[in-house]
Amino acid sequence: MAAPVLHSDILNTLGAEIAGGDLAAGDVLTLAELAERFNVSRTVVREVMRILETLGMVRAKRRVGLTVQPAGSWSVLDPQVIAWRLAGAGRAEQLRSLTQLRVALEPTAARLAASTGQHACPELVQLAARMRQLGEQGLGDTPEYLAIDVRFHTLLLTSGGNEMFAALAGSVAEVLTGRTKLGLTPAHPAHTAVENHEELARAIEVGDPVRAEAHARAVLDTVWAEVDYASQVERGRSTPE
Amino acid sequence: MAAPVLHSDILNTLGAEIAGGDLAAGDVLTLAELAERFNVSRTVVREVMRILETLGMVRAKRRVGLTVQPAGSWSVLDPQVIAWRLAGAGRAEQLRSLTQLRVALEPTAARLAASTGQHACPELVQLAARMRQLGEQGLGDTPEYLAIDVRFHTLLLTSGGNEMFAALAGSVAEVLTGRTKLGLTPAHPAHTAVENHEELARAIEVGDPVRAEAHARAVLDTVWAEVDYASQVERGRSTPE
DNA sequence: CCCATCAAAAGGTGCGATCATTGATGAGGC
DNA sequence: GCCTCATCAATGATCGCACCTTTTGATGGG
Repeated sequence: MAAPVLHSDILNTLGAEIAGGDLAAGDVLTLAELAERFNVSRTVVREVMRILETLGMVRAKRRVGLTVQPAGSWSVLDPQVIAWRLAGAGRAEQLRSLTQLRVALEPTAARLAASTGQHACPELVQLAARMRQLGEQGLGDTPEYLAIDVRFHTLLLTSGGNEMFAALAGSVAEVLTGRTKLGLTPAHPAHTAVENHEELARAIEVGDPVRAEAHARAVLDTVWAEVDYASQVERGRSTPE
Repeated sequence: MAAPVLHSDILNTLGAEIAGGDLAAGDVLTLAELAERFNVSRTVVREVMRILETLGMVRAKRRVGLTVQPAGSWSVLDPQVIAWRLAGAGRAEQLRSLTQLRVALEPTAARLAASTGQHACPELVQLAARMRQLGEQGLGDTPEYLAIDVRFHTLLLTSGGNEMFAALAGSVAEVLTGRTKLGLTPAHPAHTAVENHEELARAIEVGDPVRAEAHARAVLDTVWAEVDYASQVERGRSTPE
């Protein structure tokens, strides 16, 4: 419209529209059309579409235009795509997918972190202790607790030395934040959860991969149960169709 | 040089050079320089660089140029980046990272696949049976066995209904192929491995998440041991530094 | 001697025109 | 009546140019 906006604005707008379903798979866009819509030259639109094409969200074909691709071909692991989906209509499903991914990753990440030596471990133990303090004071749903939790799990994914795990740390943090925002975090965390965090941190510090993995799995079994329950509720709500 | 090559050629060339280390972090490129090198206009180069920027491999700065970014900021989960790293100098490390990721994912994927119902399961059982046949004939290192193996694990990651797991299926297949190419696959697979594959397929078919996860973990413990051993060997070889 | 300010250079950003490709369409022949 | 092929036009791909932002360094004043 009026504002001759920045390059990334157009990218975010279109990315969000596709991720959010405003533009459905099979819809066809043309450069000229988009250029007019955003009041910019075709070159700008072109670069944006090239990025979206790289992300698998559109496919350029001559004589046809830019076809919006189905979600199946998106680069669903790209942080940008994740962000768009988290912001839009696919939020719930994206949170579930990410949580499942997190459940899968963290035990192995713990194992790795315990194997590679005692790099960032003192901090993990401190964080776990702080979580216990806050939890016992009924502050489990505060921003500070969330920050500690995010830091803990980020460190867990980062310490293993596997860059692919580390790359997902940001998205996992987003999941934790989202869960708190939705009010799913209890003010008084379960005793076992706190203890497993502490044991996990300790196991990594002393370099015990087996125990680290076991306690991480214990932490995430709780998470899995939550998601499982939530999806059952959702299924129960939406199956009448 | 001479050939006014396609857009994607330039992307692949530069991506591979950065991923392979020919262009080290901190190196600075300019549009004019690249345009001359590839005999194309600046516009083309610009679009390529914008994609590489999206992938976190370069960073554009005015007055400076395009600075190659360290591996830490790459989108290491992007299939294209993975392909470039697998093709170049980082191949060994990329294989290890992917294997660790695979070890983390598949048990949870099995759990998911067993939970969501009996969608693609008959084929899994058939594949496992075929693997046993071939294995008993000492054909564990043949292309056919590899194809079955790839199909099995792809199906495993795909059947859970989590698109993020599915997105990694292609890269996991690449790992399996790479392992066979390196001659690491035995002609006579271990009995336990074959049995665990069969049990895994059966558990998914009957919808038993716990057993599916357990057998998947059994399958991958072997894989983990291989990697662990390989990295120890490598460490032993390279630590004299 | 140091700092502030300004100007020039370097390079990313944006534009409109032109090229090449491909899907459609219609005519011709079997 | 249907199939085939040639022509056409729509649209993405590419190009060269002009603009604007940023950085740097040089110069002048304190």
